[in-house]
Amino acid sequence: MQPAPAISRDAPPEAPSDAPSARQQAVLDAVLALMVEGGDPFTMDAVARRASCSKESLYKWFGDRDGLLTATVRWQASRVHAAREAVDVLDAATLRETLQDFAASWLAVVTSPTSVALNRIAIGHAGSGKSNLGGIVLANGRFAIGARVKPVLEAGRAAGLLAFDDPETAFRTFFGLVGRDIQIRLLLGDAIPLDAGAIRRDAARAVAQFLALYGQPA
Amino acid sequence: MQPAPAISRDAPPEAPSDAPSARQQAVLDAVLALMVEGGDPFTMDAVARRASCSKESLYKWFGDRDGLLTATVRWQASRVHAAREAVDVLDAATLRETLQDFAASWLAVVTSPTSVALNRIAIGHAGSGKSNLGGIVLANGRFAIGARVKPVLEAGRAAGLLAFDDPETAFRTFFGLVGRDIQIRLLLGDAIPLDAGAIRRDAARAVAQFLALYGQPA
DNA sequence: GCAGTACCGTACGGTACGGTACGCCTCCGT
DNA sequence: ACGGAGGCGTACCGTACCGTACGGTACTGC
Repeated sequence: MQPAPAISRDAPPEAPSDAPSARQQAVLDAVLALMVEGGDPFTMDAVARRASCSKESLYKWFGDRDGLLTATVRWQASRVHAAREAVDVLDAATLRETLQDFAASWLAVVTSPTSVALNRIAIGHAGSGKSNLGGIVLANGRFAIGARVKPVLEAGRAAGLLAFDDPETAFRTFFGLVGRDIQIRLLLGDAIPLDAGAIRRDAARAVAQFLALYGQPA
Repeated sequence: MQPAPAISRDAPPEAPSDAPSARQQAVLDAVLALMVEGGDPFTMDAVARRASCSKESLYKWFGDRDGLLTATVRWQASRVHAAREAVDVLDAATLRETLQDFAASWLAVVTSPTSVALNRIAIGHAGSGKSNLGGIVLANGRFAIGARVKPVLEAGRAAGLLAFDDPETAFRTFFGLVGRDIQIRLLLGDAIPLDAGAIRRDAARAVAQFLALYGQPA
């Protein structure tokens, strides 16, 4: 394993280049649909057929296969990013609720077939160097949610509701309590039944555990 | 995504068939070395060249490419499985130490280049059905460690040191506290510096947090 | 010595896939 | 009306790789 490039932390990359046109967005949606359906080795022919466009157009628009994959990852990321809500943590109930929202939405994303398929592709690519999809996925997934949660944690600390030294460390604990073994099991093909109710309960449990570890006794 | 097959829980598969001969073990070690070096798309030619054997022998011994991968996963698993130590949790210090050992060895395994490479291959395969490497990896990784830790947790509960309802749930929390975001970041190509000292500290922190959540006040 | 076996090295067939070229259609501006 | 641009469908090329076949070699039992 060659020394992997470090991932740009803290900074969600947010649309570094031109946004795709409507037609190209349709193509990218077709790519995502193909990925989710799985099974296929994800050939350019399949994309062209599915999107009803010619391969030549694919290569004109996205350069090559990696460009198409990169554009797809960015496209999916642009849709997942919710609006960055204002951080106004005043009391314990608001803090808990905010963290539960983050936990639940993160679980929903991570367990979605789209995320699983995309992460699988990115992980497969991470093995053989060239064009780090993995970096993009990390920046828009793990690090993006970290960048959004940490201000909340710091606001909670400022309000005397939480106690921790390093926001990063606190967030990583939060991340572990929320995700546990879910993502690796899904990536490896295990079928975990997880409906909206289970996600809500999991989020509540994770936040309760996190507050038990980092909460300040009023 | 087709309905993924459920993974056989609780039961570590432990050497379902004949053990490979010495020569075959050498081949499997060559496979692991190739995987760790990465970069290559992992061709059968490369394996034959690296192992100084003919492709014909590869096919005679392992059937096909998937058979070779499966044998490699099993081979690695057979080396990782430490002897199942006896469960004798009597006091809080022993419990803490035992859990820290599990956490540290798990972190060491998960962060090893071999594990990363193997998980990448298995995850890539999990996408396209056929021959679930993912199931084998899960059975020998996540579920094997779970099967080994849960008796410890139950012994701790029997000794009045821990309080929980479901051992599985408690273990999953433990798993999350130990692993956090490490595995997904490594799989996606992020370089996390993690030497033996950091692993020891991480293990101690995770166990301290776990005991804070599930420990009984003496 | 000699058949038999196991295996290495290599060459080969078949196929799948990335990437390119070309014909034709549709739409748009003038 | 008409020329051009953009784009779809398809045919095509080169290459990589899985799986097999074949020649050559070392070793074993008789």
